Amino acid sequence: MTNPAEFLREHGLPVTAQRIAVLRAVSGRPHGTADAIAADVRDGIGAISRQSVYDSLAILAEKGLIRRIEPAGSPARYEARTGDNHHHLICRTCGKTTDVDCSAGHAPCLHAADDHGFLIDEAEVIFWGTCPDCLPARGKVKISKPLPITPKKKT
Amino acid sequence: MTNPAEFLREHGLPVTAQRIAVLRAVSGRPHGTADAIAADVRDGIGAISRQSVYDSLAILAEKGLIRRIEPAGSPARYEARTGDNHHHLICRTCGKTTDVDCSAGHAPCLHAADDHGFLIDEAEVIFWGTCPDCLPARGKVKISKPLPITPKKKT
DNA sequence: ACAAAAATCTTGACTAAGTCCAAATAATTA
DNA sequence: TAATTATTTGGACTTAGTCAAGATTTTTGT
Repeated sequence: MTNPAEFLREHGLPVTAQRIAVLRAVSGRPHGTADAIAADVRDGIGAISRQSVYDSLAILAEKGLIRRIEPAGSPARYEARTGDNHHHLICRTCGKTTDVDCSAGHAPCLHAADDHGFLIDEAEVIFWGTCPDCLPARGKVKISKPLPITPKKKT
Repeated sequence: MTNPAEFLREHGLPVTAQRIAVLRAVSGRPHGTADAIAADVRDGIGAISRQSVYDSLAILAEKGLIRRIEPAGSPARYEARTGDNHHHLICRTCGKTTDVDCSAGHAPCLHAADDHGFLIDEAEVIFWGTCPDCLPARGKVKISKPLPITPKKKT
């Protein structure tokens, strides 16, 4: 990306140290939770309130500078990669989250068999499975039943 | 479905009034939240603890008798329709949740462009949009930016 | 550069959804 | 029917996030 400060100004947002730091943190830690991002920001600029982290994340997401995902069993996660409507591959065991390219590259990438009169603007896809690191623990056998949904570790 | 009591026994679960009532409530209120289901159960059998509702929902979901979904911005929702890996269409404005058939009918219905070494067992798809009832409020124009994610009403 | 207006940031209380624990109770097995 | 096993209850606790009011900072107009 270009310089974060300009990036903000280009989108009509007042430039603050907090926002720059949040934007940097999200870029540097894809799929981080609000908490993890707050910690990174504090490493960078010393201090920031929780509310400001949430406010910044919300406004950046609203302007489309970052994207927010909320996988089942996990707090919201944020990523700086936007605009290509890519999807996610998540490990049921450790929660590891990986990007998966979307063949269409723009939303919505799928169309529903029947739209029931809705005006559909996005098709969100999450692939659930077991990551290479966690496969050995499962004996490399095919999963018949999904595991419990609550991951214990972070990205 | 067959008689709920037999249904439970067939799956090796001890039969309790609470479980039967939870199963009935989930069938009768597709996409209901745990709270809504608890309220329905209380209408049916008078009283049940919150913990029992959560326990019953969890064990029924684990045995595959019900399915749990957790759309962004909403508490977990439960439905009795299982086994066909169908998908969901959710209104960003009012939260209305509608089933959409899956063309494949079994999980995973899509394959990822690159599985990154994961063993994928499910592709979860959520179509986001605006329902027919909420379209008038938006002037029937095409959405350029997704709305805030927090629905105010329930299914 | 300077004052006024607008927007953001901080602190702290509060809420929603869900989990953890130990004791009481009910269902199943022998 | 008694013993064993599993479930249910009640209450405290946790996590993730929101709300509100005042202080502070940024931007705008001159």
